[in-house]
Amino acid sequence: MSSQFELERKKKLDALVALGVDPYGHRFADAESAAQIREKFAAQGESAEAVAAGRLLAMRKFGKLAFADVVDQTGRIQVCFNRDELGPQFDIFKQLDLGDIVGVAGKLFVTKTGELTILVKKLDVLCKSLLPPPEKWHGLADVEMRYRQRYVDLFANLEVRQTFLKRSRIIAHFRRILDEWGFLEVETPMMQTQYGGAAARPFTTHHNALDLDLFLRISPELYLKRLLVGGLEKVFEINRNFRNEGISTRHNPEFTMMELYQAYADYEDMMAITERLVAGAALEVCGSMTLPFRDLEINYAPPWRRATYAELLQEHAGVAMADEPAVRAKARALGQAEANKDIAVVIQNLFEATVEEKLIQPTFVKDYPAALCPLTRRHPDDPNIALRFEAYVAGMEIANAYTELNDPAVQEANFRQQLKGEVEGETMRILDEDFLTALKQGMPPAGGLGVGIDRVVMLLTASPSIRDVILFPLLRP
RNA sequence: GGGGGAGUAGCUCAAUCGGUAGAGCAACUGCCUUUUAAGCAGUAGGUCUCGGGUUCGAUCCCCGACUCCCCCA
Repeated sequence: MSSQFELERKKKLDALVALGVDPYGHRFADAESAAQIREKFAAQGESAEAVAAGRLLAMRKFGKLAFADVVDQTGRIQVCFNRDELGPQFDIFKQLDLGDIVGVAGKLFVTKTGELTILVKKLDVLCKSLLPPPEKWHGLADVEMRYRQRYVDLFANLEVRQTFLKRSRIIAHFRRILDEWGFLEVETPMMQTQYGGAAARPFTTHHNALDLDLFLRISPELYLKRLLVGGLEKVFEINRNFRNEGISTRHNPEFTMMELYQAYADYEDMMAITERLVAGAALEVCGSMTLPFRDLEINYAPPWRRATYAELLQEHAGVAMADEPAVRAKARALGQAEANKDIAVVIQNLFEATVEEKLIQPTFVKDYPAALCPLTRRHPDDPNIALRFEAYVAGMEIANAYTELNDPAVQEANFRQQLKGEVEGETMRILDEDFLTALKQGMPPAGGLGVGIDRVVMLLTASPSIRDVILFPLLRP
């Protein structure tokens, strides 16, 4: 189907061909970015020659003269199409539409109204656009269209481009710092014959040649720990995890996790790493350690608050974690089902209902009920407590870390406990025999950390939905 | 899975207590050599998400479906 717009544009495309112009352009490698051109003007002043390439996104025509905005990845630069300056090329200009991608070359000058402008001497059509761009003032506002046609969203809405540039720089910052600290970036299987390392439902797939059912990983944890056994002492992976669960403003079925493991470290070290990475990204990428999110001001400057799970439960739910009858009574008072449920699950539900939303400023919640933590080392003074923390910001979990369990006997016992499903809802229903074999070879004591990259990007870019920081979020077709 | 909201021109949005829909931008035709959402005059552009029902008549009311958003589990 062709709209009136498409037909009009095809007419102009044909007219360009008739003028001997290739409407789909060719190599145009000499272009400077809009930002570079501004720097050049600052250094050289008017009359400097400039070459730009980008999408034509606004046009103010005066018959024999026109001003237009050429937008590239770094921003916009005004260009001036003047018939006297362009000569015969003015006929090419007349076949241009908003949305076309052009290359222009000419001298810089400043207009009467004070705007830096390229007076175009040479015009190249690099791509004729056959569809009209969204409205110049409001951009593309329809949320569904923005997600489905992100390619339009990106060129029509500057803030969207900024968000994804920041996402890239945040991840680059993580990589750079981890590299400086001597961490080795590795890749472990996304397709696994057994899924594990977290309590979540997996996606399944099938390998035809092997006639083998496979799972998309819900976590890389059990593979990264095998690398500790192998003698790789500081490793990390930034990659996708897949969880076959609900979708919300904080959950996408595929999401990006940074996991790292450090031999001979513990969860206190992981707290320091978490603070440093997130606060460093805030400062380096966003220019401040204090950033807005929703109607909040979040201060990422280390040290973040450290509080135990039990302290926070006391603070916000008003019950002592060890006082089982009080915990159950409080859960009932909040309308939560608690009968026939393991006390650890009741506690966790109570925590989620009363504590999480209160954790606005960055907070490390440490020392979890051990039953919720089958992969974590127990507290030396209390076997019911696990050396685990989760980091919360704006009521949202952004990181999870352990002093890793490296005792194969305890690990096997924990797995078997999980298999019995006594801690329903938080179970890891797998028994990875090879992982236990690896632990028997001996894994150094270690700290492990997982950071939800999408959520960190949400926070640092003030994006209220995870879909605003994932280029192509999952939508029904 | 439950509750609420939305879907109207290419885009951003109005309107209708049931009588076949408007504006701005974009487009098209003119005029225009310094604009910043340029201006002026004119023209064209609609499966009112889809399918049923009620009605003389449905974009509007009823039922169902689809998609998206928000909240809850």
